[in-house]
Amino acid sequence: MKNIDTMHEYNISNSLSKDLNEAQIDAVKQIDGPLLVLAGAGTGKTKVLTYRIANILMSGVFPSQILAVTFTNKAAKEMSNRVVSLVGERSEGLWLGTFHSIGSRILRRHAEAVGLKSNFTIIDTSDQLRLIKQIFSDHKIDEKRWDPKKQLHIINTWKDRGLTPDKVTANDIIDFAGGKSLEIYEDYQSRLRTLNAADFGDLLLHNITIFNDNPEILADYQRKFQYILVDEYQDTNVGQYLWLRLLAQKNKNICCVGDDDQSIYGWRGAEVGNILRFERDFPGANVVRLERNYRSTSHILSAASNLISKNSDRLGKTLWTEDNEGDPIKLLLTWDDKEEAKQIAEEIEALQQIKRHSLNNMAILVRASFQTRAFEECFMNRGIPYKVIGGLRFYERMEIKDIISYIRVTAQPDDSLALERIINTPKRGIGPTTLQSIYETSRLYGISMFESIKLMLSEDSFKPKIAKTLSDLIKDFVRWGELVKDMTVAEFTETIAKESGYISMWKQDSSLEAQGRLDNIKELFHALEEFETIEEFLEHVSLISDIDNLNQDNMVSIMTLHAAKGLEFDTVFLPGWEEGTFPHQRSIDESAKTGLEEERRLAYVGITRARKNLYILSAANRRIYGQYQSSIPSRFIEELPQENIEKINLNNGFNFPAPSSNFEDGANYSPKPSPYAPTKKTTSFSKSGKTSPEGFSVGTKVSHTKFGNGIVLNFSGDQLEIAFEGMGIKKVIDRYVKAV
DNA sequence: TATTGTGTTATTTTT
DNA sequence: TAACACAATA
Repeated sequence: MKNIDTMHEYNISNSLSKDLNEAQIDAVKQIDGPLLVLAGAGTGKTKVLTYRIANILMSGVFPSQILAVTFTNKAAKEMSNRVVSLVGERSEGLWLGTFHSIGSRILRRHAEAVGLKSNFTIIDTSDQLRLIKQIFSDHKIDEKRWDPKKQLHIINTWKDRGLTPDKVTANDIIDFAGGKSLEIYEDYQSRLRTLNAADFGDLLLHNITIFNDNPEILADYQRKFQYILVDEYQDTNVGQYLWLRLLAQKNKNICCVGDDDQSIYGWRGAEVGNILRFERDFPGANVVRLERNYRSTSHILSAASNLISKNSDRLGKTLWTEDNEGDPIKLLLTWDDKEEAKQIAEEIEALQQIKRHSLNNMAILVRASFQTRAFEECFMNRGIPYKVIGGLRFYERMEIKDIISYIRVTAQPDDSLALERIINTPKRGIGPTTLQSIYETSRLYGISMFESIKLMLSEDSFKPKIAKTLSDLIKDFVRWGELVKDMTVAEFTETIAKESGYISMWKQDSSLEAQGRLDNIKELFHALEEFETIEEFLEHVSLISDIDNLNQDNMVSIMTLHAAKGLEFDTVFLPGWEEGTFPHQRSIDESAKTGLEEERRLAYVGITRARKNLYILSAANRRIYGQYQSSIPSRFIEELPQENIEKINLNNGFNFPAPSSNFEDGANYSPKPSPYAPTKKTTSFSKSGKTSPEGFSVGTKVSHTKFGNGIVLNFSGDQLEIAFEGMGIKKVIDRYVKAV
C-alpha cells in the first residue's frame, strides 16, 4: 500500500512538468484560493481537473475532503477513471459526481429537515406532469386553456433560479393559469412531500433550504469540503451557483473550469453570467486561460474561432494549435434531407473502405433529435452500423418504466404515482371512475392511494369484482415486499414481472414491437444483476439517463449537438445547417440576440468536436411535420472563412433528385439492399422452452451469488427449487445459478 | 370498462 | 408523420 502511494507520488510530480503545458501546470499547482480556468475546446480541461485532484491528494488531503462536480454521468465517470489511473486507490472516498447525484446524497442524509424521509423517490418529467395535471383538475383549471407543460416549465424555471415558493416575488410571477401559478407551485411542493418524492430541481433546492435553515449542517459540509472543483462552470444555473457558493464560502478553495463559448444550456437556466462574474464573487480569484488546442487541425480551429468571434457577449480567448493545416471543411448543399443522409452514408462508406477509418471515430451531430430519423432509415437500408445516443433512453421506455413502477410500489407502497401507472397494466378492469374514487379518498384523508384502497376495501366501497381485483393486488404487493429479503434484485424483479402478469401481457401481444419490448425487459433483468439493493437500483435509475454503452462495437454515433459536448471524433458530420433548423427558429423567436448567440455557440461546439475531417451540410428541402418545406442555408455557413472551406458541387457525378419528388413518398434514388438491423438493443436470450433452459435437472450441484452452494431438488420451467447449504430451500430462476 | 375512430397538435436542446 | 386526447361505440 505504502509502496503504491510512493510510486504514484513519484509519477505525479514527474508527470506534472512532462505531461502538461505551462498554463496547465499553473492551474494544477495553485490549489489554494479561488481559481477560474477558462478552458477553450480541446485544451485539456479534463486533464487539468484530474491532475489537480491528484495534486491535492498528494498534498495530504483526504479524498473525502474533496468535492468534484460535473453535469453528466459520463463526465463524472471519465474523470473518476482518470483520477484512479493517476493515483490508484488513493482516490477512494472522493466526492465525485453530478450536481444531482451529490445533491441527492446530501438530501438523503438530512431529508427530515425538509419534511421528507430519506428513502424519498426521485420523480421524472412525466411524473411531474401527471402531478400538475392532477392539481389543475383540483383547481378546476382547464387544460386546454392553460397548458400544464407551461406550468411545469414555470416551476422548473423557478427551481433553477433557486426559488422555493416562499421566495417567489411578484416580479418572478408570470401571469398564467388565471394568476394561480404560484399557488399551484405551493400545492405541487406539498403534494411531493406527501408522496415522499423529490423532482430533479428539488435535489439541489432542498439542499439550499437545509443549508440556510440549519447553520450547523452547513458548517459541517463547509468544514468537510476543503477543496471544491467544478466542471463546465458555464452551464451552472443560479441554484447550482448558490449551492456552490454556500459550500465554498468558508475555505474558498474553489476551482471552476469552463468555457463561456460553450455555454449551451441557457434554456435550462444556465447563466453565463456566473462565469463572467466569477472574479467579483470570489475576490482575489486567479484566472488561468488554456488556449492551446490539442485536438483539431488548424483549418477546423480557425473556422471555429472565426465563427464564435461574431458573438459579442464573451470573455474572449485566442485558441492556437501546432497541428498541421489538414483538410479544409467540406461544405455540401443537397436537395433534401434524404439526399443529405445519402451523401453522408456514401462518404462514410468511402472513408471506411478506402481509407480504413473506423466507424467509432465518426459522428453525426444534429440540432434536433427528429433529424436522426433520416439517418437511421438510410443507414438501416445500407447496412451501416450506427448507434443513436440519447435518443429514446432505455429507462424511459414504457415497458421499463412499468416494471420499475412495480418495484417502486413494492419498495414503497405509498408511491402513488407509480401505483397509478400500473394499477391497470396489465388490464384489470380498473378504469378512470374507480381511480377517481380512490383519488378522492386519498385527498380527503391526506393518505396515499395504497392506504386509500385498503381503507375503501375495509369499508366495502367497491363493486365486488373490483374489490376482489384490488384486494388481490394489494396482497401481491405485500407478498412481493417479503421477497426482497430472500432474493437478489434481479430475481426479485423478474418474479414480480412474471407474477403480475406483465410479461404474459406482452407475450400475448402479437404486435410487431412486443418482442422488442420483451427483449428490453430481459435486458433490464440483466442490468439489474449489478445491484445489491433495490434502493441502490432506484437511485441509479432516477439519475442516469442512458444505459451505459460499454460496447466498443464499430458503429457511427448519431446524437444531438448538446449530447456531443465533451466528446471528440476524427470525423464529424454536421447536417441540417439551414435557417429555421439551425439556428433554430424558436430560439430566435423567443430570445432574439441571446438565442442566436447561443445557437452560434452550439455551432462552435459542433465544429470543435472534429479532430481531422469536418463536413457541413445544408438541404434545400426538409420534411417537417411530414410536409416538405424549403429553406435557405444557415447564416452560420456564411460566417465561416472562405479559406477554410471547400464547396462540393453535387451535380457532377451524382444523381440529383428531380424536384418532382417533392410531395411524393415513393421516389427512392438509392438502391435498396436487404434490410439489416444493426443497432437495436437486442441482446438475444434463448426463449424458455419446456425444460429448464440452462439444462439443470434434479440433483445437479449449483452455486448462486447470494446463497452459495446448493443442490437442485425440483424444478418447473426455469424455476428451480434448490437446497442451499446453511440457507434452506429457495426458489431461484435457473439463469442465476451456475453448475459446479 | 375497453376499443375504435377522429381530430388536433407539436419538434430544440436535458440532469 | 405520429403521438395523443377525446368522443362514440361495443
